[in-house]
Amino acid sequence: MQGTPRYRFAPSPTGFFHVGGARTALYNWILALQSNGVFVLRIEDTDESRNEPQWTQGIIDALAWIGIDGNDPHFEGPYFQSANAPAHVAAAHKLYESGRAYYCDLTSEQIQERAKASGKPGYDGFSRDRKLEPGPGRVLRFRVPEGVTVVHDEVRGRVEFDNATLEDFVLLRGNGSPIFNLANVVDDITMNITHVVRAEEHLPNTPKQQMLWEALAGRVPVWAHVPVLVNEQRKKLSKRRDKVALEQYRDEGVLPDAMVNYLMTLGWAPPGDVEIVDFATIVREFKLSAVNHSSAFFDIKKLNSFNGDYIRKLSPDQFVAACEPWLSGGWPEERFDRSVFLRIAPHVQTRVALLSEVPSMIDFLFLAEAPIDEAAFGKAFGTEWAVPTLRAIRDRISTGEWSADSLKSAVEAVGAEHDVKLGKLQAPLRVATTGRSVGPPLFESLEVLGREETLRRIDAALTRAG
RNA sequence: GCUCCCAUCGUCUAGCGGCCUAGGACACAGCCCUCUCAAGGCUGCGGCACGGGUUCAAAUCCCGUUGGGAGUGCCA
Repeated sequence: MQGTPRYRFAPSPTGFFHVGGARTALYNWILALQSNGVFVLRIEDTDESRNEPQWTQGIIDALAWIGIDGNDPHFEGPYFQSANAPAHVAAAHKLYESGRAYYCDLTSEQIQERAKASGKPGYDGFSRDRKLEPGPGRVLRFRVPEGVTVVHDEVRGRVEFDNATLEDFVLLRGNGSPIFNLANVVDDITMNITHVVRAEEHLPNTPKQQMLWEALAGRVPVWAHVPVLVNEQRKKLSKRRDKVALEQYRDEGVLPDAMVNYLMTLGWAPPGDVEIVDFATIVREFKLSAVNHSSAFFDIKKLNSFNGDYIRKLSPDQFVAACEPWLSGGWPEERFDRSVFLRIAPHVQTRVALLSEVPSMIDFLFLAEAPIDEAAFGKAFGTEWAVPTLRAIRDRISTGEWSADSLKSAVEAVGAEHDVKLGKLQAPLRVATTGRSVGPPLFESLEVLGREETLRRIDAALTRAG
C-alpha cells in the first residue's frame, strides 16, 4: 500500500483536553510532518450520554495551542464519527451476511449468569450456531476465529494473542447502534488511515480491531502503542483525580513550546545530553522505535523548570507580549504602562517559572499604594539604624542624577557612613518602596518607579515607622 | 481471576555485549557570584528489582521470581 502516510488522532469530546491526549496528538503530528503525511482529526462523539459539543472546540483550540494548526496543509478534519453511523452499520451487516458475525438475544444478566455457572468469565459464544435473525434487543457479535492474532507494534514489537482468550465481542447494540471497536475501525478504513499511533491502553483492543481490519479491508495498519502518562502513584492520569487539563497549564502561564518540549521528553529523549530542543529538532530526530516501553510520570516540577528556561530565552518584547493575558488585573488599568514593564522585564524573566507569577512581581509599579507586607515591614524596620539610614538615603537621592547606578552609589555611601552592609541596608528601602522584602533588583526598580513616587513612598514608610 | 504490557538514581532519561569505577536533566544539599530573590557556575547525594543461565565478557541476550501498570462493557 503506497501513497502518503495517514495518521490520525481520535479523541472523544468528554471533558477538558488531557495532557496525555496532547502527547499522543503530538506524536501523530510529528510523524505526519516528518513523512510529509497527513494528520487526521476525528472526533469520536458516539457516546450519546457523555459527549458535549462544547468540548469539540476545546480540542481544536488546545491542538492549535500546541502548534497543531487546523489550517496547516498536513491537517485534515475535524471529522465526526457520529456522521458515519450508516457506514458502521453497513459494515456490520456485511460481516453478518458473510457469516463473520451473528445475532445473539442474551441479556447482560443472562451472560453473567452463564459465566458464573460455567466458571469462565465473559461471553461463551452461546448463540454462535443458533442462526438468529436480526431483531430488536438482539446484538450482533463478531465470530472470533480460532488461532492466534499477532500484532506487530512499532514500539513494542511482536505481541501475540490467543484468540481463545478473546470473546465474541459486540459490534451492534440491541438498538442497532455501532460499538467503539467497529466504528473506530470502519472510520480508519474509510479515511485511509495507514498508521494508528495511540496510548497503550488500547493494546488489548488491538487484536479485535485487527481481525475487523482483516475482515473488512483485507489489510492492517501499522500499529504503535505508546506508554501512558501516570501520576505519583503510578496510576494512569485521570481527569477526576489529577491535574491533567492542558487548558489549566496554559492559564497558569506555561508556554506552549515548553509544554511541547516537556511532553516529548516523556518516553523519548533527543540525541545527546540535552533536553531543551526546538521543535524542528524534534521533528527531525523523533523515532517511534526509540520510544520507551514503560509509563512515565508527569512531573509538574520539571515542566515548570522547562518553562522557566523557555521564559528566559524570550526577548523582553516577546516576554511582555506573552504576559499580556496576565496584565489586566491587580492594578488600575490606566496606571499600567507597557514601556515601564518592558524596562524591568529582563529582571522579571529570570525570576518566574510561570507567567502567572508576573503580576505580583511588578504590581508595585502600577499600584497607587503598594500594599505593605506587615511581617516584612516589621523585620526591615526592626533595627535601630533602619530609620536614620533611610532618612539619609532619602536626602541623598532627592536631588542629582536618577539612575540605578547613582541610586546604588547613594545607598552605598550611606552604608559606609553608618557601617551597614548593602545587603541589609536595602531592606527598609525595598519594603518602603515595593511593599515586599523580595523582588526584582531594587535600584533598577526605583529607576523605573521614578524619583517623585520613590520619595513619596519613603516618606510614608518613615511616618509609619514613627 | 484471566489477557496483555512494563522494570537504569526519588523523577524523566542515555545506554542497544567490551568505550560503564553507568552519562545528562529535574528535585535535593553545599559552595561561588550577589543590593533581596532568582538566574548562572562548581561540587555533592543518589540507580542497573532479585535469582538463574548464555558468553572470554551482561545494565545490555534468554528463563524464572518479585513488583508495578493497563485491559477485561450492549463506554470511547
